[in-house]
Amino acid sequence: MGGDNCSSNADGPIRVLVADDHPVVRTGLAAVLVQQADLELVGEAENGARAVALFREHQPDVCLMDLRMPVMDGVEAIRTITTEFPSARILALTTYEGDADIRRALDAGARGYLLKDMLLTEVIGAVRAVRRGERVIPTAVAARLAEFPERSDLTERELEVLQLVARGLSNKEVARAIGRTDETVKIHLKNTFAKLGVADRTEAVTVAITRGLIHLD
Amino acid sequence: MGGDNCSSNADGPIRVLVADDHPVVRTGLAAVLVQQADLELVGEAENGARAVALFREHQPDVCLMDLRMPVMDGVEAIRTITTEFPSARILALTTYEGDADIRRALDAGARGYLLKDMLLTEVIGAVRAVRRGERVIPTAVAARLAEFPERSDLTERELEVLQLVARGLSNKEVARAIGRTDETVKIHLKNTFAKLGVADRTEAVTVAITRGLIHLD
DNA sequence: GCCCACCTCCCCCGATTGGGGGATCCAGAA
DNA sequence: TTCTGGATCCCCCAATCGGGGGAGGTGGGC
Repeated sequence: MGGDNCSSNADGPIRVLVADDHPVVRTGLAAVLVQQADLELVGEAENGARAVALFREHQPDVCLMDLRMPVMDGVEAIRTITTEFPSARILALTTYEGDADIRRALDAGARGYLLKDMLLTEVIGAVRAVRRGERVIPTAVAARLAEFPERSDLTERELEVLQLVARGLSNKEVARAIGRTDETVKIHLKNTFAKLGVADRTEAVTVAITRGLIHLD
Repeated sequence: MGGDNCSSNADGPIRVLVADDHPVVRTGLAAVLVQQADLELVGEAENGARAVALFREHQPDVCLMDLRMPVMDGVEAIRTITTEFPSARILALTTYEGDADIRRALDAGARGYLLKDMLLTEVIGAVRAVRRGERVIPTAVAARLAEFPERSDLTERELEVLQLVARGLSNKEVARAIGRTDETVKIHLKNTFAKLGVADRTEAVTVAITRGLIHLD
């Protein structure tokens, strides 16, 4: 168990791990963090799998984690780390994603959700805050969450269908792709439209993209 | 260390202006640039309008410009600067956008197009290269351009129609929005489908998004 | 046990979409 | 000048889409 090494009292530097696939962001962030007297950079990860490995190796006090990464998704990395180290303090740091990403990150065990358009002083303040055991949800993010209080969850099937629709498949093609009748596909889409509050498949796709429910490759 | 290869006529440090709306990226990038002996940071801009103002004020040797920015678009800022200072050396530095963004940035006068998943050494090397008057197009970007050799340009009307379709409007609603017949809208969409190589409106929207032809608000 | 959410399939039906033809107008290029 | 591309409108028509109804089956929660 690696959770007991995190004390609420700061008797040493805050050991930080940064995970982001963009070198510009990752190295730039690292360069800023090391300028802080009370912060110590223990590693940089360029994907989720490497983030997990480095977390196991160094067990940092705080981990800054981007969500969109190759090899292993940021959310998946958060889940893996928090199940292994329940007291891990992870901050999701990403550009503006949909509310679905925010929820998934927090559900996976993230202690906070930061946006890249925040001031660096705020980011550093958030690192110190989570080290103290606090949760960090900026008002902008909280507002985004409050915008859709009821999670308009799409079921796995509905997401699968919508993802295929986004690729331009017709109902019949989707039915063939998932091995079901096109009548079934129509029902899934109908329920999806109702949940998202849209009238047609095209708007359903764009709304799902902006809310982070699906992603374009 | 070696400062001999950084410039053919090095009579001083390379004065750099950074424009990016994300403080994490902008400040982080600045923190890395100032560590280079031959680089000098003369300003940071958080939007396109401020980038133009700071360029007028300092007339830097090189400007790193993000494309997606509030107040004034990065492409618009590039166009403004290069018309006023034809010898301005501007590098577009952005995350992966579509080929349309690359073309628009280069057409607007950018001397290069960098991606945020490039190594920082490559970014810094690109700064020194454009200072020498070279053009910088990474192979990844060049490949992206070569992928669509024929500019599948959509006309203004076609883009306008597609943008409205992305919002979920039907042909009839689009027709009312632009004050035309729905038959005309159908023709525009038909031509759009042919240019993008898609079969339906939904795929047209997603392809246009990934290629940077339209953006979701 | 019951209820409810989810997935599945079927019917019907009107509205919309996508694609074919042809036509006019206009501005700019050859 | 002709010619081409863009925008506009019209007709027709098959296929698809979106929404309504009903009807099972499963699994989990109370």
